[in-house]
Amino acid sequence: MSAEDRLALDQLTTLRLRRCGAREDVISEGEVPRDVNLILSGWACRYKQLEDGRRQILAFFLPGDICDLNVYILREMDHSVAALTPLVVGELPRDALEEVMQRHPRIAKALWWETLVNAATQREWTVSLGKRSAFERMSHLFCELFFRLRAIGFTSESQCELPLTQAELADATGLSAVHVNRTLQELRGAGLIQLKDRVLRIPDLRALKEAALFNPNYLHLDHEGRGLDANRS
Amino acid sequence: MSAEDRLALDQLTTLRLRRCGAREDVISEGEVPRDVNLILSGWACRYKQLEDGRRQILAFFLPGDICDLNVYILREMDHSVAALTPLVVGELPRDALEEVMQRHPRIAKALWWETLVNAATQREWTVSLGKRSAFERMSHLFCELFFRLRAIGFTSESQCELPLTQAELADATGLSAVHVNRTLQELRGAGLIQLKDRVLRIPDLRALKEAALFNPNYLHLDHEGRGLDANRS
DNA sequence: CGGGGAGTTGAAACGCCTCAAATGAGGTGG
DNA sequence: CCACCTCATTTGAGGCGTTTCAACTCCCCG
Repeated sequence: MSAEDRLALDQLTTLRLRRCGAREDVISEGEVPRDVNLILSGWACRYKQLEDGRRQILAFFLPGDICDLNVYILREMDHSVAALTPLVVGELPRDALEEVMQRHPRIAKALWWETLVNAATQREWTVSLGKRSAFERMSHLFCELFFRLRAIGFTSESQCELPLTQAELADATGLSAVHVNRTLQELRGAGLIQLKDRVLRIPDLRALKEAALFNPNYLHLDHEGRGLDANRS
Repeated sequence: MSAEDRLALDQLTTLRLRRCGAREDVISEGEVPRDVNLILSGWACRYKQLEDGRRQILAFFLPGDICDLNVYILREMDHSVAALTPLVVGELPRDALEEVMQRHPRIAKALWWETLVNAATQREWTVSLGKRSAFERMSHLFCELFFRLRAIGFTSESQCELPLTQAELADATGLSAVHVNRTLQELRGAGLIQLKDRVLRIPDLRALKEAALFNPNYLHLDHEGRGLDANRS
């Protein structure tokens, strides 16, 4: 990316900042989005809730992730985004964003790359919920998060932060909190992970990948579109 | 959409046609896509297969649907698309498509709308697999297909074609074929559907929606971006 | 007339859920 | 500094939804 591209991005992201407390909605289903939200620090999630209260987490957002580029084309949010930890969010005015995309094709392409990877990740989650066992599903989630965190420099050695409660893991994997707990014990027992005090350690990533049937191709990490995150620009 | 827009579209879609037999791959995981595929007639599906053979259907494509606008940005397919019935596919050269999108903002917007609705649908499937029971899940799928078919004029009264085997329904809903069979019987028993000889009848759509906890908002059918399908242009 | 795929049925097993209660780890006010 | 709250995690026991395996029927097609 050219220096000029970066400058354009920086100008965009420094415009408006917003802070959210943990568990607070960044944007809620039914709202008409005015801006595009860029996570600058903290973890967030996309979720949907059924009328009777059942909640499904659909995606995790890490620093540098954009929630719903261009959803405003759909007029109205069909899901919600919530903070999992305290959050700093950059609000990108959509007009300014569109202008930047027009003037800087490389940025535009990187943003589309992000949107498409989001979609690919959603597909992989569908596969997990449809075809993977609880054990494989949790392994797969840990693999995915570890790969994504590593790509933005948020891992050290074989470990990373994991600021999620078991209830949140349950909502993401479609399991009950109780069964998440037991599955975590199985994973620990198998020596595949250590998880304590919000820190995840993966002693043997290869083994965990095999257990999860994890193929990182859907993250498309090997592509030029990568690296548009807040921490690199 | 202006007459000029339509003309541009027609020129695009009439360029190259391709026929696929049922069960044939339109494009396979790992391939580098050269064109964007537009379904002109027949049903197709997007699917992923795990190393050990388990297969998950991720989406159904109906006439007028575009498979993976812009996935070429990701270089390589991370999933496959297969014909469920004999298929006629329009192959849109990606350069021509990009040019059209640049020159016809309204078409561009409609195409983005399609991409975003795809993503929203994938999210809803994730919710189904994560949180809905077999009974609700099948109901939901039938609601979705019926709404989509109605939007493209492929329903009459309260019925539509449903050229899917129970095994395919199983792969889509994350259930076993046996359980799909039993669930269909339950649905029939509850008077929610009739399904015979590839024809689905929904005597009381309202009731089916309630059983499915179906909220059509994620299809965003009430929007101007709609109606770019092959049958209307 | 034979073969194969789609649909159907039964019985047993298993994975995961629900309910309920106990333990542990902060955080606050007295 | 302790009592007490709340929230996250853990454990046990029983039940249900769904899977698996196997067999059988039906129908279309060769």
